[in-house]
Amino acid sequence: MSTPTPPKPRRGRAYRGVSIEARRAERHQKLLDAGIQVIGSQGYHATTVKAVCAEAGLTERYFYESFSNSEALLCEAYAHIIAQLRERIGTSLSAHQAQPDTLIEAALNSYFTYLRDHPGHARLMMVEVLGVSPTVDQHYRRVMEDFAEFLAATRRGLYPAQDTHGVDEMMIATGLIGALVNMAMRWMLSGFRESPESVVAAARTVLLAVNRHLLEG
Amino acid sequence: MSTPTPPKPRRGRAYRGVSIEARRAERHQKLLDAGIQVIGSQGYHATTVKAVCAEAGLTERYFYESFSNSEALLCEAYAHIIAQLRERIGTSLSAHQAQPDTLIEAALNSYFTYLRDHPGHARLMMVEVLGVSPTVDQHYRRVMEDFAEFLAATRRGLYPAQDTHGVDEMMIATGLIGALVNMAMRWMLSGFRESPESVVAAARTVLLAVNRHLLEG
DNA sequence: TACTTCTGACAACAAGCCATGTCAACATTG
DNA sequence: CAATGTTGACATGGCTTGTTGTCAGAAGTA
Repeated sequence: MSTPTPPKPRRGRAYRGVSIEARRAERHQKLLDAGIQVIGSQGYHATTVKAVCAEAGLTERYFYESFSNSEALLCEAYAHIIAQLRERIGTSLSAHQAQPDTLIEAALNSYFTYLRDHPGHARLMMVEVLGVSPTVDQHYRRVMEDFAEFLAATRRGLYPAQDTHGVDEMMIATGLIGALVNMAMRWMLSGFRESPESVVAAARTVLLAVNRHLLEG
Repeated sequence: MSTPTPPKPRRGRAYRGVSIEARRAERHQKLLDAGIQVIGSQGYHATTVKAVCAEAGLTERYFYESFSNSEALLCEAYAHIIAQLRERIGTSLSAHQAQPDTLIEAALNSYFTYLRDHPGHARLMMVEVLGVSPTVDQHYRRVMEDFAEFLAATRRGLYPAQDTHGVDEMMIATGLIGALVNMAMRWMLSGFRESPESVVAAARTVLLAVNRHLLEG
């Protein structure tokens, strides 16, 4: 009965000086970045687990440690990109408070330059998320709705006493968001040839036009 | 040497009273309709050759008689739908000549009611064609460009002497097309709950606003 | 040092689907 | 009637990929 008490290292221990949570988080981040990179360049349907792992410098097992499948990666990548974009727009807005014209200009500048500086992100958020599955479509729809709501709310903030003349504010905001998306898509698909200033100017024209129209009745 | 001259029926003969061309065309049409149906309801990536053939009531061999692969079917289905939509808009336009307001109203009515009456077509042309392959993306881009060009040309026809104030007409038209698409998508994804009139009204507001803005400088 | 966990490279298995092939039954022509 | 084209049901091969498993070596712990 003199069983020598076997050494019992607990699992979840540190490795190379980093805790298990930190390692996990690091791998997760690597996979997320790699996923955005691969999906943004090859397209979602040409993206394999193997390719993402190769890009991340990890083996396939760790993929399933972080994501249950490719679709989960896509969703998280999408959410990540949208959050980044939101933040960028938000900070640029807070620098130009309450002056409608410069507000719009700043927001549009943030939007279009972000897409140009991250073409992979642009492709993912505008093209690759569509038509993947009902789940992903739901996320997309939600994001669109949020942006439209944000646009409508911002306008309401600038013109509080404004009557809506019975028009569907959200539907119009949805249209305007669609205008921005389509302009961006055209700009992207043409390889960002035109200057950001001219694209911003066109977008500004549309937003201001509708704003004026709603104000003047 | 009295080899009896073997009967030599030419191939490509009639069958059940229809010529080979007619049978081929009939099968092609059946497969196209079935493809639109299946892709429009299940989504392109969930669509298999087998399912399309089952829907068409044909065997898989005939699929490859008409299409080299699923992508070819998707492209032709897309082109078919766009042509239908164009025709529908065109005929409704020719009935309301040269009166800007009713012109827009008629075109928007055709557009939105077409989508509502053919939700499968709507899904295919707005969602399923995106992110499939560079080839299909090219088609999509071309269609968008054509619609934008059509919109810009129509406007030029109504206001020939109009100065463009240096703004990029095509970029603005692209934005407006995007607005229409996004409104339609929202309408579709919410199950066409709102009345077509209210959607048309919102779309009209956007188009008229930009038009007015461009006219008044 | 002895034992355990962690890691990475790779194998293995199952599943799905595209694309083609086989074969018997039916239709047509001479 | 006989020979051949046509059709439909079904089978088959082959490829790709997702997902899990194996195993040896490195790193940590008692």
